Amino acid sequence: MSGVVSAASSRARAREAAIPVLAEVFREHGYAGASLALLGARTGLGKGSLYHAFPSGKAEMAEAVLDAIEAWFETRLYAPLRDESDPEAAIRRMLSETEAYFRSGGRACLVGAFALTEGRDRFGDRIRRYFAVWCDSLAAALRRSGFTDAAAKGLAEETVAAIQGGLVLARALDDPGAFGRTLERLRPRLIPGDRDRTGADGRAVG
Amino acid sequence: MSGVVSAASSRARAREAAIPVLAEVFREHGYAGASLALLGARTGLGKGSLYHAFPSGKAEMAEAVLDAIEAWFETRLYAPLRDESDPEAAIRRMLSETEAYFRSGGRACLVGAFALTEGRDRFGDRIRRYFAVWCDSLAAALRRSGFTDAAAKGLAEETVAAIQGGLVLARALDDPGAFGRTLERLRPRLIPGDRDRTGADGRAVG
DNA sequence: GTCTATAGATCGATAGAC
DNA sequence: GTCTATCGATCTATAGAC
Repeated sequence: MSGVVSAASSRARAREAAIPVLAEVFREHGYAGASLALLGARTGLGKGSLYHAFPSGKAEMAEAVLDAIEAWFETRLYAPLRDESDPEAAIRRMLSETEAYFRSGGRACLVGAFALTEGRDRFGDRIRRYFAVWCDSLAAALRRSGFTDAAAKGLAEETVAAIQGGLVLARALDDPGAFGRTLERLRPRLIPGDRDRTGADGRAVG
Repeated sequence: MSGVVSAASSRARAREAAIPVLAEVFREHGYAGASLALLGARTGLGKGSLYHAFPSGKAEMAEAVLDAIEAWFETRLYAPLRDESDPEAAIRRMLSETEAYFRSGGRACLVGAFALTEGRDRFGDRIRRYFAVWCDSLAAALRRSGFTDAAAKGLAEETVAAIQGGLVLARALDDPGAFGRTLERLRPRLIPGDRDRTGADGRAVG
């Protein structure tokens, strides 16, 4: 009994330590491009150790990474958007957490990258859930902040798409600022009350 | 001389026929995920034929595909945006051509997929140019249609990012409609005149 | 010009020493 | 639990028959 627990904990600890590094490698190279040799080199683990922690191999590593990402977003973004009493505060927090998470555009979105290519067939359910829950949670906050149901749904979808597009553009242009500008263009549309000095199209007002 | 020309033409013809199929495979699987076996099976060509048409192998195939995509966008979208006398007509054309090209969200953007992962280091210049020229050409049309320089630049960047994000979201949610809705949300902001009542996010009316 | 056969490297995954 | 050695499959690329 304690043996089972301790073995599970040990394996869990090894996974926990490896997952952030595995995530970066998948993020930078995609699923097919992240070879076991590369994953081993970056984590500092031999293949034996990797397979001890993730018995089903590369697919299990990617699943663990996707689960960790989902858990992070659920705790830091989705739950506050759905539950916090002040929806505008939750939306502001979403923007700042998002900018920090993606390192101001220097970091790509692993889930978005998987969605575009080979990860889609393998991890379709997790990918769909990541984006669907983001859209639904943001729409809930927008509704509570005064938007109609239809407007909230549309603006939430538009926002999540804009964030992904901003990340693509930042990587493509090698200009991380493209991501930050995307977030700042979204802010006054998500929180109209924060909009005092600029128009939605960026032109100065008054 | 004629021997050289005819040999070049023959090779060019083989490339021309193969490129659209190669593009689809790269689009669906990414660069690393598109194996020569798969590229050969889908084009119906043996490896010998593929290497005859593309002597430098897979990298040259991807370069040829990226060049073809750039040429298509330059002719159908970028040049009209920069040159056409009616900028709003060019922008409308951009929206309809974009929707058709990406098959209403059923098709991913190969350049965007490459930008996120392994293609970035290999094809960085082509990827950067594809997005930079799109942004610049659209900004030129927006300026001619009445936007200030700063507003045109910002809205162009926002538009190109939104298109990419719409494609990511459509693939992720397995809901092509997410792409079409993205385009329709962009339309009234790009062409305020197409909107009956111009609101706060459009240009001033009257 | 297109094919088959295959080289040489690397892939994901496993076995067994320690 | 981590390593090295190695498996068979697959990879990119090449050679040579036709």
